[in-house]
Amino acid sequence: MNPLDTTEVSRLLIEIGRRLELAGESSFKVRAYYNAAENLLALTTPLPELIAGGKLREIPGVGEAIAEKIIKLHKTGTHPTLELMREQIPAGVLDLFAIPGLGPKKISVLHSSLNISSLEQLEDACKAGRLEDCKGLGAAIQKKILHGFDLMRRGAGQRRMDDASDLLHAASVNLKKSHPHLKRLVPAGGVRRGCELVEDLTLVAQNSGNEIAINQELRLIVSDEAHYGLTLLFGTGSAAHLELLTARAKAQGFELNESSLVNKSCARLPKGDVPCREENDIYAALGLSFIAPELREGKPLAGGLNEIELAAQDRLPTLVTDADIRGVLHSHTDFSDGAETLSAIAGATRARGYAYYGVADHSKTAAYAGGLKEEKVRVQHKLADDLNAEYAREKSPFRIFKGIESDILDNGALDYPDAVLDTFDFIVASVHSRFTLDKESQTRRLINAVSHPRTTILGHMTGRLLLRREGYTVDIDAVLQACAKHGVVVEINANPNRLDLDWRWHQRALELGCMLSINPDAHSISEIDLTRWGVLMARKGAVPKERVLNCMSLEAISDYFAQRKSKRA
DNA sequence: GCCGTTTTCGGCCCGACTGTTTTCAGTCG
Repeated sequence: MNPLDTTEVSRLLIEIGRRLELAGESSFKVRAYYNAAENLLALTTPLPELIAGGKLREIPGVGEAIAEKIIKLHKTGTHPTLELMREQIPAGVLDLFAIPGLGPKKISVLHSSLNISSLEQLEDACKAGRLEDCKGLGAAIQKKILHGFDLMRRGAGQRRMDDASDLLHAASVNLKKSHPHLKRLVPAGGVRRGCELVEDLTLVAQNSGNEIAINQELRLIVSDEAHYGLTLLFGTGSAAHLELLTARAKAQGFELNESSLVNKSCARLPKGDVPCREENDIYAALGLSFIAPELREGKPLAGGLNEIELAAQDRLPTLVTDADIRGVLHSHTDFSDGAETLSAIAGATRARGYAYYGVADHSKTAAYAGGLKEEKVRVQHKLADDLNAEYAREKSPFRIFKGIESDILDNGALDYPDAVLDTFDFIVASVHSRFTLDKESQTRRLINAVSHPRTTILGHMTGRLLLRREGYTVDIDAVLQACAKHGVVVEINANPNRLDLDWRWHQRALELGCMLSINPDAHSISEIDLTRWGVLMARKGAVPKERVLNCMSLEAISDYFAQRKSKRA
């Protein structure tokens, strides 16, 4: 067998952790496995190299016992301890962790008392009311579990964009090997449109041929050279966009469908088949400027006009691109729950060509995430000053900004006294607790937070976790209005679990006058690159770079932070 | 199980919410 890579080993460490939990092991022991698994994922050196060099123990959280397990897991794909645990409890029991509200204790009860070993059996038991009389469970939990199944069903067939994108990428690599004659093989469908949740997995390629279904979910549409643009256009969608486009074609004297664009009566072009080698051939024939895939949703954008109407007037916004992003704001270090030192992650940010790194570790109330007490804030600031001095000596145009992700307390207050808040260059205010406040209280709380003269950015406004948790109930429009009024920047959290604020609200934010900031919320070096998902969202929301805070140059953003600070007084 | 030391054991993430409990346990962020 092939040796396992870090991701696979990490997954097995998590399985061991889960099984230890079910066995009632100490939570500290369990967490040791989860910690090690997470730190393994953050590695940049390949596992075989670390093992060969005897460097496993240098990974934080990896001691003697876990190092031994990593080696065996890597080499053999399993471990005697794991195999022993697998004999005790069937794999289906682990699936129960996916239901919100179910943890190790309740799952143990479900397994031992009700003999439940799979999601299917759990649902049957709930429907039959068998949890009601079970000690430690009850009718309310039974209802909650059924609601959990409901949530899972609603998300069924949907994937987060990063997963869908990875899948298509992997499929492309395989296809290129098995079908070397395929040309111009690209992702289409929801992935190309930058949808935060993707239902269709579609690839488009050029060759003589037709649609190939790779498996039940994955579709490859193959086109000849003359129709590639058309195939890509229809493979990308959305249905609403194509409908509008077809209607426009008809109105202009064309007939448009997925196999041809025919000029029936338009005087601008020769009659008959219109060549469609590129997507733009179709847009151009219909008198439209090119419409970026992210905008193809057939919904009103700026000024109530949809993308087709805007394209017809050549008024499509210029969308922000990855290259426009000049720096990283909102990222964590090992001062709180990040994996890297400030020096390492700032260095990695600099190496990627960015001009600044805004550190924003958790504030003191977020104890579970190692939030910074005042003393640690001072230590971090000294370190940032020293690093900045170093950059200056190297004549490097790179700078660390001193920020904090301040918890928004119950009443909307920030998490430090003003004197401490004043020592930061910028402040990201975020909610991490009390998700279940009623709409009015939650809205008031957020408005209070953005009314604070020291708040710079409002972090992940709704707290949603895609496919896992709805955002909390809050009057988004009212909060955006408050952000506009107080000059608070609205975060587009780029973590693919969040992508919060949702792109459907971006136009409203722009209309009210808000700036947006595309923030990776990185907890490790590799997570700096999550930024691209946020860029994709901003593009989908038709946000231009002029309205993105971290598209500002180092000089401009330094001035911006300084000005915000001076206005407080 | 890891870590750090004031080194070989004791601490490690704490507080709120929910439901089941009748004074607290499990789950979550």
